Amino acid sequence: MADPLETRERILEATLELISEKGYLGATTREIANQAGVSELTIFRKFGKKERLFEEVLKNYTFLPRLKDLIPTIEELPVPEALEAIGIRFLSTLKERKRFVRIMLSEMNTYPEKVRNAYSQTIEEMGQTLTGYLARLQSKGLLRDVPLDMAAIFFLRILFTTFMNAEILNQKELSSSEMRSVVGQLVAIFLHGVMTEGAAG
Amino acid sequence: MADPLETRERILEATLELISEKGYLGATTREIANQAGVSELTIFRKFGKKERLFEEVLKNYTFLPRLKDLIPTIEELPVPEALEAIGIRFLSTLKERKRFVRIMLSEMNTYPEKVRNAYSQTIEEMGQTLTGYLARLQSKGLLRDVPLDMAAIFFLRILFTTFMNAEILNQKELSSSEMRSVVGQLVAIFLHGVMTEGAAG
DNA sequence: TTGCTATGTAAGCACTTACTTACATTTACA
DNA sequence: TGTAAATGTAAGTAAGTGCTTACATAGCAA
Repeated sequence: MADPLETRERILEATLELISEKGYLGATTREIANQAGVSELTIFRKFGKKERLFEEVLKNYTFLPRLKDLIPTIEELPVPEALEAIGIRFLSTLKERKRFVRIMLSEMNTYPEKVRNAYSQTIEEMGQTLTGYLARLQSKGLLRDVPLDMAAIFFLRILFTTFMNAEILNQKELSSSEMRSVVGQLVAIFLHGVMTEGAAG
Repeated sequence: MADPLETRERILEATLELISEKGYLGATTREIANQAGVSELTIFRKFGKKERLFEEVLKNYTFLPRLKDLIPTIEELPVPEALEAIGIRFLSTLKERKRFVRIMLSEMNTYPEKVRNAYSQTIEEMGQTLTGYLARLQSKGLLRDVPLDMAAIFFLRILFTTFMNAEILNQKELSSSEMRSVVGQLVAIFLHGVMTEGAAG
């Protein structure tokens, strides 16, 4: 007999794939069933209705920020290298979860609450983790008196839009050398700014 | 007799509204016709098919960066104030064109080329305008030797994501005081960075 | 063997969608 | 006044869509 859990997973995987390509309305239950190698009826027996399928995808593929476990390993590094490691990790996570991010962007107007919940669990929480790291730097006297939560959010937002622009809008994969280049330039500007030192502006 | 141009505009306006709320597939031609106060048939007589309606919306509501005409007026201001003016103007433009931005985000996977064209004409070109301004600052010795195109893109991307996060994801309007606050903090970090001056990192 | 669970096949229902056809009405203008 | 352009009303079509019902089958467990 077929393993119901494995069947369920294949359905969710197919749903993720198709909704990320065609949107919630564009992905039909028939097509999802085909892609999963399953009868359409099986979908309705397991999930009841299409909307529930969507909710289960959002629950199942929400990615927990994998930043927390990175922090200890970089805590003793020089600041630029530590920030670069964080940036690279963040971009890599987005790349891994590309299909999920695509869904979030497409459906943020149509299903705001469900999508917002999925979003909060990820990018917002990464902001807090980064803020914590910056706070430790500041207490060591390494950072100026700037609002750290804002600084952290800025840092991550640049990377998010970089990812979005390249991989989702232009369908062009970010190579690891491009990632290193962008992150390097970001860290430089983030740490020292663009202005000549001591200039009054 | 009815003015065909005015009718056409009402249809496009209704299309913009409904597609921005429900997505391309979710916005039906019947509903668009109702919202425009027009017979459904009139839509097909004027545009032939739904897809063409969508294309016309993208053409019609593409917003030209209103950054160019701002530049001359701020060229002589102190750098922080000039950048703040640019940031505020950019955020305001995004707010004005909110419905259009919503469509771009929702449909960037389903209609990549059409949306990418609309996108290029706006945000990318703003990047170039800002890069030009920064280059003039740099030639006056006010900016360090950083890649200016990258710096400009970073600056705008932070604002774009700020807008997206507040107004589109969280459906919460950015007040002008919030805008000034975010832009102020952004300019401070953008100009001077977060790191203590002279610190080795 | 028997029965239960997970799935399949087939047919179809009620509804919606983009789009069409045929005919009528209004109104500016020559 | 007459004509043509711009729109409307009405009815409908073909192709989906989510979802259901009825019945069959394969395999594990008692």
